[in-house]
Parts: sequence; structure tokens; C-alpha cells
Amino acid sequence: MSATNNGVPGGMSVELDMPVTAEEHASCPVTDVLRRVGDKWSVLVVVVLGRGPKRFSQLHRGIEDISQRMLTRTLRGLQRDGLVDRTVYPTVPATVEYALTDLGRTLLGPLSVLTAWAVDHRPDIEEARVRHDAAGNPGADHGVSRA
Amino acid sequence: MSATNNGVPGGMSVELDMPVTAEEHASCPVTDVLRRVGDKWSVLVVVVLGRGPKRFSQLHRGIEDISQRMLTRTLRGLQRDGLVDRTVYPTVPATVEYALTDLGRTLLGPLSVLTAWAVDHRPDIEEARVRHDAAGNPGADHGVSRA
DNA sequence: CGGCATCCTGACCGATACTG
DNA sequence: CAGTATCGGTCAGGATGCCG
Repeated sequence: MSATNNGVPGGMSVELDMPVTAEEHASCPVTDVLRRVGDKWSVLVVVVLGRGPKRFSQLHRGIEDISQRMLTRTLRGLQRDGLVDRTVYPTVPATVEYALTDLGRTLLGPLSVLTAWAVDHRPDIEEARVRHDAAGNPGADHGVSRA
Repeated sequence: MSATNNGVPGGMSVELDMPVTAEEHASCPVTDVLRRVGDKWSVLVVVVLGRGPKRFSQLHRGIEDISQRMLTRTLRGLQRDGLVDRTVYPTVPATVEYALTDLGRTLLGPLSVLTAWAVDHRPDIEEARVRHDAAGNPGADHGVSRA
């Protein structure tokens, strides 16, 4: 982002109205990436694999809250996107090892930035959330269910 | 990253087995944050608001693919988490302005890193995806539908 | 050990319609 | 203009059970 832009409130909006336009509407790929990484487990798996190759069981143990189904699914998706590499050893009970690819490794940087932000500002978010909830607001549920 | 770790495959895993353990299991807040930011519109709204305060209509116009419902919902969520600020002007037809809070603004940095990565590696991902798909793999659908 | 198949629930998201 | 309410579709994701 080289958006060396303004900061002016609601007054004159120059080209600030256009449909997010070309460059910054980099949101197309961004949304795409977020939908891959934004799921419940992908990030976790990538981070864990960032510490070195692991076997299926190791990953399953290392995350623990994940089910085989989700682990397999996440791994498949990551593999499909060229982020992880799968190696099968024709041993007796079958041994499979997963590892980050070069591409997958490049994700670790941006991810660490985001995780750092998350860790750093989680309390603020939670505080704001509690305050908002404590106010006259109808609660956290904003309208999906509620009979 | 600072993870100057090993690279050894399935051999000796020192403390690499623990449930992601304390520090790096920053995944608790991370997951939390990702579920807020990982949805379809939050990032987009934050980025657009990063260019300055906007009114509801402006946002609606600026993103265009979003419905009022989703825009409202996204804004509510962001507001609840203290990322955006809502200001109502008691004019005749009612005027509301949304703006990023300080907290919200701190997100712009990490977000830009991630978006940069996304833009930079999208082609790689897509290529890997196509290749994976072109191989003997059963296709993109990894098992949800498919009668 | 590693993985796939099936069923089911709930969250997310979109289109439409109606209110202040 | 700004927002809520309702309906319906789609999909992530959890539980279980079986196969190599």
C-alpha cells in the first residue's frame, strides 16, 4: 500500500468514491486468499508446519482440537494451492509426511505480522466487545437466529 | 522469520509435538481475529475506510458487490470490536458516518502485508491449483457436494 | 497409521421487502 | 438515506464408521 493519501473526514472526496478501483481493489486476490487462509484451521496448520515437516499423527496431536476430517481437508486444500507438500513413504503401516513448500514458507512472514497484531490487540478488541455488549445493544447476536 | 529451526524429517522431534504450546499457540487470539477478518467483507470495508470516513451510501457504492444487509452486518461487527466508529448526524433524512478507530487503523499495516502477499503470490497459487487439478486428482471439489 | 465416505448442524451470505 | 426483518441457498465443519 503506497496510499499516501489524505485523512480528511467527510468533506471533499476526490477519487475516493470509485468502486475501490483497480489497484487497491487488489481485493479480488485478497478475498481469494482470505477465504483459503481465513478458515478455521489453515493458518494453524501452516504455522505448525512452519516448525518443520510433520506426519499426520503429529499434526493431529499438535493441534488436537481438529478432527481427522478437517485436518485432511485442510491439508488437501493447502496442498492444492501449492502451500504444502505431501510425501508418502511405502512403509508397512504407511507413513505420510507433510511439509511447507517454498511458497508456503513465504506465507509465514505475513502471517506472523497478523498473528502479532492479533496477540497484541486481542485485549482491546475484547474490551470493546464487552463494552459494546454492556451498552444498550441487543447482544452479540446480530440477527441470524433468534426466534 | 526467526524460526531458525531444523529441517529434519521424521526422525527426532524435540518439543515439536506439544499442542502448539504456549507462545506460538497464539492461535487462540489468531483464530479469533481471523474469524472476524476472514469473512467475506470485513477486510474490504476496513481498507476502504482506511482512506477516510465514509457514509453508508458511499460504502455501499464503494464496494458495490455488497448488499445492505452484509454491509450493515459487517459494520456492526467491526463496530462491536472497536475497529470502526459510528457517528449519527440528526439531519432530515438521517446521516451516518463511519470511520476507523485508532485500533482499526493499526490493522491497516498487517493487512497491507497480507494483501501484498496475496497479490504477489496469487499467480503461483493459481498455477499450483491448476496443476494439481490437471493431475489425476478428483478435481477441485474435495468432498462436500458431489452426488 | 493414514485416509476416505456419509450424514447432519449451524454459520455465513444474498435478494427482497418494509420502516423511520 | 439508513436500517431492520424474513426467507432461502450454500458451505464450513463436526461425528461416525469403514478401508488400505
